[in-house]
Amino acid sequence: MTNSNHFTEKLRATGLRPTKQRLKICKLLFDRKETFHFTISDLSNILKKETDEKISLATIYNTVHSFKKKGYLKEISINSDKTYFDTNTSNHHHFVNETTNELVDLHINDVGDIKLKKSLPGKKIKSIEVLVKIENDN
Amino acid sequence: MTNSNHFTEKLRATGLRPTKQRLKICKLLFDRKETFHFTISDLSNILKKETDEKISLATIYNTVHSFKKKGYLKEISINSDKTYFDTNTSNHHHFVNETTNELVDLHINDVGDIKLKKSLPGKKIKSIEVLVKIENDN
DNA sequence: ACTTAAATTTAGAATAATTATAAAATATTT
DNA sequence: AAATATTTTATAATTATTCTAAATTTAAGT
Repeated sequence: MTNSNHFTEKLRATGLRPTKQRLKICKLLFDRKETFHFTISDLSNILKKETDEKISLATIYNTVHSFKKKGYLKEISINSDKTYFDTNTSNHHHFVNETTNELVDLHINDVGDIKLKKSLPGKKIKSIEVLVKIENDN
Repeated sequence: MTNSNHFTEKLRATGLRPTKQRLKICKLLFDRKETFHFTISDLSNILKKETDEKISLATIYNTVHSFKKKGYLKEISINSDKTYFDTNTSNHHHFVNETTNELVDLHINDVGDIKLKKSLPGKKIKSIEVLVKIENDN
C-alpha cells in the first residue's frame, strides 16, 4: 500500500482529507507514466467501470476542482464544448487533433523560443501557450 | 444604403438570404475598424439595446453559427466557461487578460517564427496558435 | 474507544448555456 | 401572385455544471 500512502500524504500536505473517493481518483489520475487528458465525463465513465462503490457525480466535480485548486491538475481550453483537465501541470503546449479531438502534449523544449514583438503596457505575462491544430493526412 | 447592399451581397454570395436579422447582425459585427470579440450573451445584450424589433435568441445562435460556418467568424476557446467569437478570421494570436477576461489580438507578424522540434507522423498541421496570458501589474 | 466538531459525500434540485422542434413569417422562384 | 424553400420564433428539451441540505465520514480531544 505504498502508493496509497503516497497519495494520502500528498492530500494531507495540501490540506485535503484523504477520503476513499479522493484516493481512488488520485490513483486513477496520477498512477500513470503518461500525461492524462480527460473530461469530467471521461473520468466519470472510467470510475463507473472500475469501481464497485459508486462515486457520485457531485463528488467527481468537487474532487477535480479541488485538485485543480491545489495545483494537481490544469484546466485546458481547446474547444468550447468540452472542458479538459490535464495531469501535466508544468508549462507546456499541445497538439489537438481536430478530427478526433485528441490531445497530445508538446514539451516546452520542443518549441523554439517564442519572440513577442508586441507587449501591452501595464500587463505582466503569466504564460505563453501554443496550440498546434492538426488533422489526419489524407 | 451602400453598406446594407454590401452585406446583402456578402450574404447572397455565400448562399445566405439577406434577412433583416442577419443584416442587422452583420452591421453590428462587421461595420467596425477593430476586431470584435464577443460572446452570444454580449451580442444578445447589444441587440437588445440597439434594436427596436427584437431578434430572438434562437436566431442569434443560428446566425452566429451560420456566420461561423461560412467563415465570417472564428470561434476561440480561451476559458471553458465562455465561448467567444472573433470577427478577425485571419490567422492570428491572442492576449487574454486573466484578471478581466479581456481579449486582445496579437498579429501574426508580432510573433516570431515558431519552430516545432516535434511532429506527429501522419498528421498535417492546420494552424499554430499562441495564447499569451497576462494580468495587470501590481 | 467515545464524543464532538469540521469536512466531505451524496442525491436531487436549481441554473445556465445551447440545441431541437414545429408553427408562423419571410424570401425566392416560377 | 402562387408555390416552394428558407428563416425566424417561442418554447420545450437537453446538457453541463453548481447549489443545497441532509447523511456520512474523518480528525481531534478526551
